[in-house]
Amino acid sequence: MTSKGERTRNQVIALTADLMNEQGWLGVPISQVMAVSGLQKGGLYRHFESREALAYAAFDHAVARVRDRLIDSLTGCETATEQLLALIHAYQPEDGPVPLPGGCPIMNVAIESDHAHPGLRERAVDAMSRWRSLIEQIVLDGMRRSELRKDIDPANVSAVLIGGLEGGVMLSHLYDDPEPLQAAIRHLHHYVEHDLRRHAPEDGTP
Amino acid sequence: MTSKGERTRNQVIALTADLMNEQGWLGVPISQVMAVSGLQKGGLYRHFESREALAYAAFDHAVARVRDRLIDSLTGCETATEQLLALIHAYQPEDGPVPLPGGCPIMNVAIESDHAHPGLRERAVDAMSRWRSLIEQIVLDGMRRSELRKDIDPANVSAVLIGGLEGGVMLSHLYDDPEPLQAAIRHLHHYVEHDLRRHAPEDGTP
DNA sequence: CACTAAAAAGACCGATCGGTCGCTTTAACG
DNA sequence: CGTTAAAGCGACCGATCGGTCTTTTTAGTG
Repeated sequence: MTSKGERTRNQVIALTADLMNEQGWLGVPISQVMAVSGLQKGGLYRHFESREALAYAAFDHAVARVRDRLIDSLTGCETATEQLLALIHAYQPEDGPVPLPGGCPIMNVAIESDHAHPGLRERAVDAMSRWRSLIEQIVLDGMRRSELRKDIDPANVSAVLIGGLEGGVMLSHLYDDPEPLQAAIRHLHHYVEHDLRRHAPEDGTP
Repeated sequence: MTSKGERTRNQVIALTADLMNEQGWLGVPISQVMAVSGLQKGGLYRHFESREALAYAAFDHAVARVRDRLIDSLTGCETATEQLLALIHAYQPEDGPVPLPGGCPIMNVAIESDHAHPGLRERAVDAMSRWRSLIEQIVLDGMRRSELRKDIDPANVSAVLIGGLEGGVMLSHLYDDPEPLQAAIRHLHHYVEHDLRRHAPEDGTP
């Protein structure tokens, strides 16, 4: 069974992930973590060596949550097209509550940490690279199966898809309006089906 | 002629814009502004009522710089297609130095200020809305002139274009690599020419 | 139930934060 | 050049920051 300390540690990590993703990964002071967790400073520093260590743990937790949701969306998908579309649409919280308030933690940390916190930035790079290579692997498989066009570059595809999605998330978050993200998703859906998928021998230099 | 005070004020604003755009609009302390400007605290607070007022002025300055560059890129463009392509390619610093180190200040502030600083967030919303309506106006004109398709929604177009560009900027900045942004630009170029422009009566439900 | 180790509390520390103010220096102008 | 207001300086303020340490409370176990 999980010990008391282990339980509280996990609760604090989950709480801090949401808190920092909303209020900023660099700006949230431990006094705010104390407030939302109900712990005092002494109790908090028993579980984490420093504020930085807590932020790292919280970021890893946030990234894992996003990743789990994206991986889950792939279940039942056979073709590369189906998988890419599933990933794209998983960004849209059409039903149920928003899983991670504050937007995508990878993008948030990428922007906040740049030139300000190399440690966090490196973690964001790692998380983003894992996310990109997942997409690139799917694209590569689709190309091998001759399901997708042969003249596309997986790295380009992942950049277009992730960039488009993250930009849509940013806009929807800024305006507190699902429309921009939905527009991005519709556009990328069209992109996958018409620019990546192989069709009857109709050409078109990309 | 400009007075000494006016000159130093403008210099501090320009320096602070770059500094905060790189290191974070909420995290940069006054001590750093003192360091880069060479002024002491007293001299600084003569020109700005508070740190917040300085941040506002710096943000407005950064936004104006971006806007000027984008508007400049439109000179000589006749058609809506030309104008949209010019704006898209203006994001890429292929020649000359990067105009604004640290990426797009609007996106940076949008992400950093959310739920953490309503004042800055509101300014980011305003700046983004002006940027969007510029694009939407171009699209609307193109539709009226029958240069662009009639079944497109200007708001959707601006969301796709800006979202795609900002996402590309974020990725390129995270990896310190121009490739992702270039991929986004190529993709959006194709989008403008093939999905927005009216072609010979070949159809395709979007 | 008793005992012990884990967990939590909270007073305390030096550093740094944003901001103020009286004083000195410098620039602008008759 | 002399005068005066603008510009700049830097010591100082209270609040808050991240972090430490001793003490108290609580949870788990024989």
